[in-house]
Amino acid sequence: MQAVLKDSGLKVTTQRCKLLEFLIQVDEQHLTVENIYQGLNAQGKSIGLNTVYRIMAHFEQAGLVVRRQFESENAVYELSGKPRHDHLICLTCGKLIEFADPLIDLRLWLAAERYGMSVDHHSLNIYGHCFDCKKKLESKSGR
Amino acid sequence: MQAVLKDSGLKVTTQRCKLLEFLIQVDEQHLTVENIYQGLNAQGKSIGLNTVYRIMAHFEQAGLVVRRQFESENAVYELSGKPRHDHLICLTCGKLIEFADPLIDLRLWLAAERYGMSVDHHSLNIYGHCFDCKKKLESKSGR
DNA sequence: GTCGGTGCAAATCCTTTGCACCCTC
DNA sequence: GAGGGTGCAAAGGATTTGCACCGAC
Repeated sequence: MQAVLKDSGLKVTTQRCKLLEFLIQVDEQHLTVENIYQGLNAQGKSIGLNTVYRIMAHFEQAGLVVRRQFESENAVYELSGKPRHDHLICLTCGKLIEFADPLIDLRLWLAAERYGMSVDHHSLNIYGHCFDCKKKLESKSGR
Repeated sequence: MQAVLKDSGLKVTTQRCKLLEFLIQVDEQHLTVENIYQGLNAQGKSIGLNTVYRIMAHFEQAGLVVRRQFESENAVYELSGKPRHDHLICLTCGKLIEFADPLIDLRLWLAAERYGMSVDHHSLNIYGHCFDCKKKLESKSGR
């Protein structure tokens, strides 16, 4: 744990260890700062909310986590190192599906190149309705 | 002007007319609420900031404008009706380029379909460095 | 011992809301 | 004249910052 932090060029502190441990332990995509804060405190690991904000900012800079922001929702973080992926989001129930399409990635590259741009990263989110919600919507309105 | 509002099912008021006129007049992509507020007041058209927020929310619901949110920046609006497009954003100078790639759109559709999802809309933003900024970066570090 | 990290509280920023008044239909 | 629209000021929520203290190196 400490080694990970050190290797990332981060100072080792109790809070950072706990936080990182927590991220690995819950291994969930898309945790909000509030989630992390609540989660840690629920486990009796007391930590300040602003500290979570600061640590996550550091972690992001160090490349340990990735920060995402969907439409007008709060920022979420996830451990980096998982393969790159994009998101499908259900507008009704909020379900979140991850997918990856190499062909899309390639086209992005080409599009950027066409305008003389290099690609650092991208964000691609598709909003729609999932199978279950579509069915529910239909049965409600379709009578 | 009034006709447009009426057709969109919106009540016609002086503020809404002025605001819509302004949007058409500056015809710029990606205006923040603050931009609009400042712009209108600079033209002597007094309007409340919260009114701009409320009107833009109505305009969005009515489909007159599209709301976008880039990374952790403030929300921006643009008149809808322009062809669908995605964005290339320079991380250095903030330059914004629009592009469209039908093949990408198609792949998005397919990806959604694979998971049983319908597509309502999507947001695709590519972050990188534009030609000019790349050159500047290289000349700075490359010595 | 120094310097960065942490906690608390207060501040900030964007956005929304409550309420009295005004205007459109 | 009724009901939604507007302005002001105040509330709200997420995130950041100031400052004194603490801990890591």
